Amino acid sequence: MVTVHDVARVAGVSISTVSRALAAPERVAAATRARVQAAADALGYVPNRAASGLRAGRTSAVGLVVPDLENPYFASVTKGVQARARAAGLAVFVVDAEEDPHLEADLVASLAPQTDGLLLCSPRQDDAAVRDAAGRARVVLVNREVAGVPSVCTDHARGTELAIEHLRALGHARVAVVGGPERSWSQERRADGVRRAVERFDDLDVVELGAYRPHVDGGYSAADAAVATGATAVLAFNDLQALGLVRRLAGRGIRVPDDVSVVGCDDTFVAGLAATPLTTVRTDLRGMGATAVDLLADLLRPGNEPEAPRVVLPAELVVRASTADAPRVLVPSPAVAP
Amino acid sequence: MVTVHDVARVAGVSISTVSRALAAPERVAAATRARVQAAADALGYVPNRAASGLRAGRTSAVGLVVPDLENPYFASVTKGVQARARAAGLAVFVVDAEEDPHLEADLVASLAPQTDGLLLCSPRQDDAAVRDAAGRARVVLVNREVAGVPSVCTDHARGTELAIEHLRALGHARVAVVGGPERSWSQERRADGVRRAVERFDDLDVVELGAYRPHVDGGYSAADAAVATGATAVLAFNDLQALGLVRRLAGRGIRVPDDVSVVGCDDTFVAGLAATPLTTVRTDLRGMGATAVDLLADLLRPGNEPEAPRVVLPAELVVRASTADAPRVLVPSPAVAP
DNA sequence: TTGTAGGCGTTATCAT
DNA sequence: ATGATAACGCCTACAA
Repeated sequence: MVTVHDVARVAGVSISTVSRALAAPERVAAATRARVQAAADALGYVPNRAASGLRAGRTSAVGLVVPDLENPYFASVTKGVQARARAAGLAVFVVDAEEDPHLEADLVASLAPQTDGLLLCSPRQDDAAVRDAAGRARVVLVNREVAGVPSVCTDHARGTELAIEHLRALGHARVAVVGGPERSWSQERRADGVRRAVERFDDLDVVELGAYRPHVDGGYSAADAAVATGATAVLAFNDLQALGLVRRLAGRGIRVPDDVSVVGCDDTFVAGLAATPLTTVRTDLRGMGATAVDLLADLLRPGNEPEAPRVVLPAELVVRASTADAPRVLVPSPAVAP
Repeated sequence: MVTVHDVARVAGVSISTVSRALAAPERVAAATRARVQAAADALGYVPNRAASGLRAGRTSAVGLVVPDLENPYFASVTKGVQARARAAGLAVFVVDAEEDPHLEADLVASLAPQTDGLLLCSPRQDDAAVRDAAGRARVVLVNREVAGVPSVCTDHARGTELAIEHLRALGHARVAVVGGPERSWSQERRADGVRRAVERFDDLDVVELGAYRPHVDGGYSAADAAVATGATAVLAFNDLQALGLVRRLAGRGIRVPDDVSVVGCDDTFVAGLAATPLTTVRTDLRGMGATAVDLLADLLRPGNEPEAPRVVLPAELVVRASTADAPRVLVPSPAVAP
């Protein structure tokens, strides 16, 4: 390993000059600076981050905690975080909490001391756990809000409203809304959106269905309940759920969008993947990750301790093939097998 | 920040005793150990990794470089890496190289000095670049082989053979194989598999199609060429490509699997997502990531410098709805519009 | 069994 | 403008 000492020896200066020449070039004579630079290049000197971090009391690393890396939602957020962090000179420790709040708490505790700050995607964790995390490290929440903790999230209420508005415009008179995990933050924001839509449109019937897993299987399970409500359109909790819905419907011979329209949420890459691309509520997920890094970087700037900012990113509707005009006749419930 | 000094003061011992009590409990009197432990717990002491790393000359962190985190293939590998690394006490820096070999080289160079080793998913990088990386750090390759560098990969040739065997068993007489990126390692292994299958089955016609992007759009673009060959079955480079194929075929009114069978590759979670779940060649992607960590951890164990091991994981076929008996009649090429 | 002391590589302070 | 030195927190010979 090449150290400042090696560079100093080759350049014929002291280690302090080397350090300065590299960190604050203007405080060193041009000729000296050039010699140091040359020596450093020749030797392939790279500062040891552990050492400078030890000295400076920071690590230049941040931690990102997500519930599931295989969920395309978090994959995109991670991608955004990663790109912006690189630009900001921060390394990113990524950990997958396996959708387990306990594991997540452990990870936060072990990650906190070895990073300058944490980015948390914690849809299920309760407020107390999040506050505890915020007490251990600088924390920025992603798609979650807790009083006093900086956060970036999507305007889910508005997104939900947009989706319902869209379905109403297509002539749907009854819309089923499939719920996500009960205690999840975005589930509650979505409920706000439903409430607002219900208040605005008295010609529209919105039926909320109980909690289903925010994965393909959840949608698969919710499909029958959705159809049984007599709704001609279904709003899923996310894109994966929407795909599960479509699949179960197809299995029952119910066509999307001819018989039933389906709307997803998040516009993850899977929305455009299926044979019938999903109409969905879009959020800039990479942008969300990038913004979270910006917030954290601000917090880390020495002397900065601003009031916990809350950024709310807009939601917009992306119309694709999975929604169409409401059918003239309701889908008949298939006869119960004898 | 709580340091050994704080713990030592509270426990009424010296810092070396604290260090020992925590690292080598058996070398400290039981009573002393208990007092130290109590003090450490009370204060919430956590060793500073920068400091111990500096001292020990290692970081206890590894780097994982992937071309695209949003690609479900790498998402799964990352998940596997992450879980096993946690178990091994290693933190993981994850970086996304955005499918750019130059960026990837930069990332490797900047990651190498701040980690104990690197896990590289570099399908496109040429051998020289990989060897250069291996010169800068301990490296384990994932799904790639380069002489002298430890690696974990899938038996693509066998997987390809299995897929073709399956299609032949269904009565398909002509199979189109869609190529992935030309210079990719797995593309060449797959070509080996095709060669072997061709040798084995003289009643089978295998048509290889040129390079297409290993994404949905690549499959979408390859579909027409595949149909034009008169093949009744298509083997895609990966699951995403297979989904793109299905979608374009559906757009042309060609049904999967009734008219054309489609086989994916990798069994990423998207394979089970579509309305017509994909028959695909399965590899344990998380296991691959986990194995890569094991290999790297072995390499890191002091004194160990084994001959670069190469682990080849088996490929197996998962049959789902996207493959069926060959149709009696070939799909007629739709008449060219006047 | 326990304590003392030195050094890992860097940077900041203080002299020169 | 440059150099000597101390200190960040930890670990470990070595001494007691």
